[in-house]
Amino acid sequence: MFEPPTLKDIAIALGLSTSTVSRALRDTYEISSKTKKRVLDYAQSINYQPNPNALSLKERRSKSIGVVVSEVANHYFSQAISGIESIAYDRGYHIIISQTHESYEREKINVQHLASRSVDGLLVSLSAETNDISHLKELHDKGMPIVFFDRVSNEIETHKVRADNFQGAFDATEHLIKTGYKRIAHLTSSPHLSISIERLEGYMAALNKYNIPVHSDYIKNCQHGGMFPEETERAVLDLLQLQEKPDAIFIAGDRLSIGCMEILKKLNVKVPDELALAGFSNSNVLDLFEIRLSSVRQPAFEMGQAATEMLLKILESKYPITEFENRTIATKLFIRNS
Amino acid sequence: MFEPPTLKDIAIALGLSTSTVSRALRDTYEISSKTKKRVLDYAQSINYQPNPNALSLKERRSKSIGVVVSEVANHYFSQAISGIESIAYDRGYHIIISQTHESYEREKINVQHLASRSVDGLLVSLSAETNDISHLKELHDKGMPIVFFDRVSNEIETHKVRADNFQGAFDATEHLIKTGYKRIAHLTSSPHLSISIERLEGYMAALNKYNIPVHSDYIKNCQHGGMFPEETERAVLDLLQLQEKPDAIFIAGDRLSIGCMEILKKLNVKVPDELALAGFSNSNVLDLFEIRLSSVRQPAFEMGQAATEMLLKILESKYPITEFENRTIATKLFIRNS
DNA sequence: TAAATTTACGCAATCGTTGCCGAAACCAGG
DNA sequence: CCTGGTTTCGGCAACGATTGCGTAAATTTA
Repeated sequence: MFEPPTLKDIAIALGLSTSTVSRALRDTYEISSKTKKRVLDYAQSINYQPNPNALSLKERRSKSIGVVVSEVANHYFSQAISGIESIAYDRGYHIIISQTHESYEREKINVQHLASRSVDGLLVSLSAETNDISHLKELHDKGMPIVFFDRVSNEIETHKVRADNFQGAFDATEHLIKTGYKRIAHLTSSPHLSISIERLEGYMAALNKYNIPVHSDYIKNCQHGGMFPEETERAVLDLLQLQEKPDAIFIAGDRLSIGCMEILKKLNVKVPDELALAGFSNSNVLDLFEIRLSSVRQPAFEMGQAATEMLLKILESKYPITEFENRTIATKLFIRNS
Repeated sequence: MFEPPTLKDIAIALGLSTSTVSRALRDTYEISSKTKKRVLDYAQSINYQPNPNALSLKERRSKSIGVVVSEVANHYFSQAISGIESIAYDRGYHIIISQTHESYEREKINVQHLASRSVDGLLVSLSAETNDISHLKELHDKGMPIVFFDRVSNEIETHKVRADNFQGAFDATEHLIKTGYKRIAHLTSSPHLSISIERLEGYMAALNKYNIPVHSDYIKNCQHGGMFPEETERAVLDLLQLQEKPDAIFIAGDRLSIGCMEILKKLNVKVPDELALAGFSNSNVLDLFEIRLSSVRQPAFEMGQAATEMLLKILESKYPITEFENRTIATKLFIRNS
């Protein structure tokens, strides 16, 4: 088995006590420089690394943070995780990732699991199914630091990082309007998610600005955010079968955008002639697509970084935090209409 | 701060000793059923969870496994990680992910970091730059269990999981030949990677079968596996500027395939009329691409699962393993030529 | 040279858990 | 009532690292 060297090994080898070795390594003033050097040299030579479990036990913290996302294999989240990792790594933390697959039950279990793993804090983006966040509230009340990113909740007072969903949605919708479309539908995720609400507002604001009435039949929710293709298909078909068929769709999510394009391709619907599209997506291959999708891109990497910095600020603060930041990061519209 | 209940808390509350409580929870025979019930009920009521750090310290294992991949934001790896997670989670392990970004230095540092984090074992897919694996060998000799997946090394005797790269490459190349292409180039990653070697062999075997000579100018390596767009661009431009220009390229990697398509689009090269393509890719949106890429898809999820099962087999074996498995999983060719 | 002070290090407790040993408390048989 | 054997539980030590406290030895001071 793999048995890394311990303080005791060094102590025995050098004929010292573990306390002396510990203090030498931590550069305490009451150890002679000769002894320090001896210890340091030897520790280096055998590549001594303190046992993290022993440290965690003693310090009552694990130097690890739990990350809760819906799916790793999603462009937005894998980019956000990269951002999270970049900061965490530099600060000596490691991250434990768990996926909810948009399920409320999985989210509850994962959060519980992470807490029992004694992570020092959580970075959470809620699942599409999650409406009740008492599982998080309870943990937060017990003192577990939590920072929300992307899909946030207002029921817990803490740091939050979100994209400028309102503006992004507004920009995309306005772009469709300016290009000449009038009957603009909206395909979105679960209606209680913060991102859905904010994007819906942006969509409506754009319509209002140009005096286009909001048509409730034009707004389609997918409870699982497009996790299941049938869900998206149903919604798109519904839109296509409306009396007054929409001439464009603003899509509020990455998976939904992809799913929608797949269905339109299957149905052989001409984009943008029959139906124009604009949607949120963090895919980096949109330029290669046959269908030209104007996209709103979220600063995923930066959001991950920001959320991690905020969490570390809580974790390493000596006093309880009372002022919480609510950061909004700008999105960017990429126009790809042919 | 967040302070979960401990054995001592239960012991005090119930007027017992911590040892008794511990044994009651672990259902030892020498505790009376009355006491057991009392303890269990109380533990349940306060949602007692054993402290994982204390357990790790005692048991000398952390119930965590380290994963080394080049990039999370890569279809193949994010799918593989999903597979890894699905098994690890069920068996009570959590995973710590680190990215090499195809850098040898990063790989060394990350492996070191994971070892010092006292993971119980490692799942490794080598970086494109890695030629010397002494950092892994050293660790492995000290007793750290390692399982390779995807990009394996023969210098360490352990379990290995790989896709059937030879057959996949053969199939893709043969498909190009059968479609009528004769001057088939090969764009691949770093030449010392196992996947590059095996795919090159498959490519050459297909050419041989149809008596097409292997043209060394047609084989282009990208040392960083397409991490940098310029690298791929250089290679593709070189191919296009050959006297006897190839009429098709077999591409041995996901990022390379994407990168190649981006360049061809930029150069306005018509696919497949001017140049046909076939390549390895695990993207799930290839059907939406303008360029029809016949693709070899690797069973990423299954490979992640298999590798994790093998690692757990080592971790939970009571005796040292002497027989190692070398599993090869079939790839699948998706034909997309128009 | 004796006393005071500084230097340099060791002892032991701590974090939460479990293994091992010992010790009560109980019962049955003689 | 005594002996021997269970049953049931508590105490101690250990995992590896840190740290307050204590104390020899070395040094300085008077």
